[in-house]
Amino acid sequence: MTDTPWLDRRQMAAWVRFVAVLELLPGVLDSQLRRDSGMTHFEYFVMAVLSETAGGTLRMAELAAATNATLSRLSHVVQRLEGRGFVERVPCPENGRVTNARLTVDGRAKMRVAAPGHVATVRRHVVDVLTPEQTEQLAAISEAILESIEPSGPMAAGYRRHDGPHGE
Amino acid sequence: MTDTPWLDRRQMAAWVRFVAVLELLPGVLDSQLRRDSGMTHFEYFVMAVLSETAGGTLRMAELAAATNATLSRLSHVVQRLEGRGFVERVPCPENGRVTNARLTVDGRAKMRVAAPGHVATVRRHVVDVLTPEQTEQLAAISEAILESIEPSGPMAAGYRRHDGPHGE
DNA sequence: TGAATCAAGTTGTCGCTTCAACTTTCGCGG
DNA sequence: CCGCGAAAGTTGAAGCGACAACTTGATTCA
Repeated sequence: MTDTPWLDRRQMAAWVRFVAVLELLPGVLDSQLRRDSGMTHFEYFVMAVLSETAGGTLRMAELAAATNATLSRLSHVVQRLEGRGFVERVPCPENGRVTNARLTVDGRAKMRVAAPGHVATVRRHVVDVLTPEQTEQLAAISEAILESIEPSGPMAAGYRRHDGPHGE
Repeated sequence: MTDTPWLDRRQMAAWVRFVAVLELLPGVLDSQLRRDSGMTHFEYFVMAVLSETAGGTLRMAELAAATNATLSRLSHVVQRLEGRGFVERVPCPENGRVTNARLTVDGRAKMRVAAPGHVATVRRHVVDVLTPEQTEQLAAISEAILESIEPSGPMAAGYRRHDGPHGE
């Protein structure tokens, strides 16, 4: 740690290109969704996660873990989504300190309309420009990076290998 | 485009993991630099690009292209960096509408202090968790993604094949 | 030469994220 | 049971980036 070797030429080249992706890709996703559906990619992702759960409901903490967000960020976002009628917040009756976020009918409809354009964007800029092998490689690379991040990340792990603390 | 196929299971898995990286990694980079050096990753990157040019000087538009930023964003950032004494803005005498950004002595010193910790972070979370082959793969994947983005991106390409900074 | 056009930057505003502080609720040991 | 600490959320302030409007200087061309 006290003496970290510099990056060699190949490592540096890869890193610089990767940083460019980190910088540009989120903006591309946001632009498309904002333009076509009036929402950010993060908002879309939050609603997408909800839409895949039974009942379209998830506790805030679990939703935060699933979307890689802090509870604070999620709280603000859900507040905005609630204002637009796409999500509603329901205090859990059994446990006084948990809040359930639930996708509304309007929210589900919104997702049906927004999804095709978003998927097309993901295809155009990522999936379709990679070979099947590269897609596998990207998954493995992402996994390796996440493994080094998440234990100390904004959310302690424990979600990824979901043994289902919340029932299916 | 009117009928885009959904992502299959493997594509979806890869995308979800990659989105997590997109969401978490920038925060990790920012946190370390903010904590140890009081600057953001983007500020660091701007100064790093400057430090690698002869004279530590670059026109705003070129600096924007090299850092994948809009001119607007760069303008704000350089303004802040100037306020802290790390960069100075020098109007170009030959061309009245260009502004040159130059790294100051303080800025260079700042980079010398900040670099090791940043490199260590990049290693810990990216370079050192990948095999050499994966590093090459990441470079190729990034390149493919960028190629699909940059032509229509915030900055038209044309920088990457740099014929020399002050070429005209 | 002079109007139109484009390029290079800057600036102000707004929205989103972060950070820190705070509230409320649950669980646990004494 | 009582008190204390951790868990779950919420909130307000501050900072950064996106966007649009604007200024100013260079080009073009009729």
